[in-house]
Amino acid sequence: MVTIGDVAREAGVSRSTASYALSGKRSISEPVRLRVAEVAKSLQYTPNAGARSLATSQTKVIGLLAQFLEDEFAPAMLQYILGVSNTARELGYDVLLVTEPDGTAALRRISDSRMIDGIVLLNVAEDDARLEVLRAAQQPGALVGLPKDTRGVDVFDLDFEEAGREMVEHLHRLGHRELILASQPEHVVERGGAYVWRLQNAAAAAAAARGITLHTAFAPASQPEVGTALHELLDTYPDATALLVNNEAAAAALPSVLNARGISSPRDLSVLGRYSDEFARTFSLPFSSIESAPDRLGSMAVRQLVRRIEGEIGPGDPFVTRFVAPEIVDRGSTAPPR
Amino acid sequence: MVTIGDVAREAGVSRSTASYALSGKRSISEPVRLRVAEVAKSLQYTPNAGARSLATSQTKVIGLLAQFLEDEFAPAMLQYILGVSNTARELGYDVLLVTEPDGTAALRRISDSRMIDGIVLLNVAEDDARLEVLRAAQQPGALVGLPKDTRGVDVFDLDFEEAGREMVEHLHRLGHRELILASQPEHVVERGGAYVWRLQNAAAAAAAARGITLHTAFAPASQPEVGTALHELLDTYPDATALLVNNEAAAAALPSVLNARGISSPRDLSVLGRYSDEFARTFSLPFSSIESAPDRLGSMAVRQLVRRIEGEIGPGDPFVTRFVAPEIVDRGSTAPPR
DNA sequence: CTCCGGTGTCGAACCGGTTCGATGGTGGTG
DNA sequence: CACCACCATCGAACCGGTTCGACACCGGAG
Repeated sequence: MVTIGDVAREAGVSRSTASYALSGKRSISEPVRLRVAEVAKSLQYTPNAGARSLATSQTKVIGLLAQFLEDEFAPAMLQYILGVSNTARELGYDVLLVTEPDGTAALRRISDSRMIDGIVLLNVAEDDARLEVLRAAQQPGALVGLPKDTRGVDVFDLDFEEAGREMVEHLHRLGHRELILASQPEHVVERGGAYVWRLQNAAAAAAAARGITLHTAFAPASQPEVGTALHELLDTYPDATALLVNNEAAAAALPSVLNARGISSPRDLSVLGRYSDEFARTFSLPFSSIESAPDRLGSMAVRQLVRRIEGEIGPGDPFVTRFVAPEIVDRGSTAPPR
Repeated sequence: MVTIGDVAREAGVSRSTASYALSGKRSISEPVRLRVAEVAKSLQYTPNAGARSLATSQTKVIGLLAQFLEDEFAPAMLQYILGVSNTARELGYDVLLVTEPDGTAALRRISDSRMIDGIVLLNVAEDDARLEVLRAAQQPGALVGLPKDTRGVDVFDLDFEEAGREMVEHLHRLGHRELILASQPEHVVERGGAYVWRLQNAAAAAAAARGITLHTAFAPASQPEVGTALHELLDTYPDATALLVNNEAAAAALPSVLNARGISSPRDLSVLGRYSDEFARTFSLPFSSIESAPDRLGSMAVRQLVRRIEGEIGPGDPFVTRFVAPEIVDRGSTAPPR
């Protein structure tokens, strides 16, 4: 293992000079600087991360807490993770991925032991137990998902209320007067996934304001139950002309459901989902959807987190809660009703 | 931040005694041991990871290199990651997830800087550039995926050859005499995904040995092209009575393809895939399949890696290449031909 | 009563970086 | 020619753990 001492000796300078030459934190004569750099390169010197973190109290690592909960659609999670990971690397940080079920214990462990400079929480619930631990931690935190209490953390989420409104208004403009909204399972809501309500309530309010009918239902997140549930919904409300889907599993199951019923979109039924474009492409979902922008949200969270870590904004600066505006990606599955 | 010095002072002992009391590496009188433990707890002492790694040359972190390549089915990757992450935690390790495209640079970075004790490589290609770096690294490495040259690393993979044989033999036993095998895109093979060939060649050999016909084809990994390709395959070989699918995207697209053709499995066509049970459940795939066991493979790789890290087996002990035996999960999609 | 061995504790050194204060040498100015 | 300022460099201390060798104290054996 080659240390900065080896580099210094080889270059004929002191350790401190070698350090300054490499970091540029003090002025060093050009010839010395070049020689040190050259030696460092030829010896393949790489600073020891542990030693550096001990000396600087910086690890250049971000903790990423992802929960894989029952009834949550796992493949969607991957896109948030990639958004975080790729942006972190771009900003010079590595990512410590923690998936253990007990998020509070995990958070305490990596925070107290100073393994990380900051923390990103995915899958944040309305009343998330991890938040208390996060607020007590020394490191700043950023969330993807909106909790009830946003004090002390930066928050990023899709604007689910605007999404709900937008979905209803879009179909209303096309002339639809009776809609169905298939949400995540009630289980998800009970666990604190308030985004389900946020979208649903806003959609209901928008429908009421326009005097149109919106039937809402929780649909299972697992196959094949969700297919059955969709069939039942369509049977129950035969006059509905459009289906809103806030449930990835339901969206994935929908093509075969429509097929089985011998109907097609948008001819017989307008369909509007809420998922990412990546998701749509992977599973060939031909439905227009509100873009859930997981990569963008993960990326935003990391950028803000790094700004706090690096002191560009301090603990004095106000914490932000920023919503990504929903945008409809048109895949041609909505049209005026027959 | 509370250090071991604080604990020692509070307990009225020296730093070294406090350290020994907590680690148990030397005999310490019971009362002192208890007092130190108590103080540590009341002060919420947690060792500084950087300092500890500097002193012990151990980080208790495993590096996980995952590549997200074009034409590779991303959701499948998540299951390997979870297998690694969960097992690592179980064994007391955290996971540094690296997704950057340039795997060799990433590997060098985290290895040389001593951020990690060992390395797991996912998505290993026949001739993987990362292997050279890994062999030169100080830390042991474990692979998921079989490269040409396995020297110096422990390797875990599904036995794709046996899988190919097994698929053909299973259908032969049922009486099928003309089969189609839809593989991953040729692109994946060219990049070094030899597992495609391993399965395909073994399947072809088994078919030849039994004197039955096997049509093979590369199918796209993206939607909706893969659906089109499947239609073409079924059109081209109208007498084939069974379809083997070594391509997740194709498997996901198959239900709507069958639906569109008005045929069902296993009545009109026996179908046998190669993917994980988790995958099947998530996407409601009603097809029997060879279990690809991503969680198990990830878990095995980590266990072996930790054994090497902790010196249970040394660099002298032989490196293993271990194959998981393919097992068919029967979901009722294979039957004798009509 | 002395000597010996073992047990429990302590001080100091070390891991590999960064950073502060001090110092020697240089050039420019009065 | 003396003085000052500044630049480049060095030595030492520090971050927070672990671990080695030394040593004090104790009980038991001779």
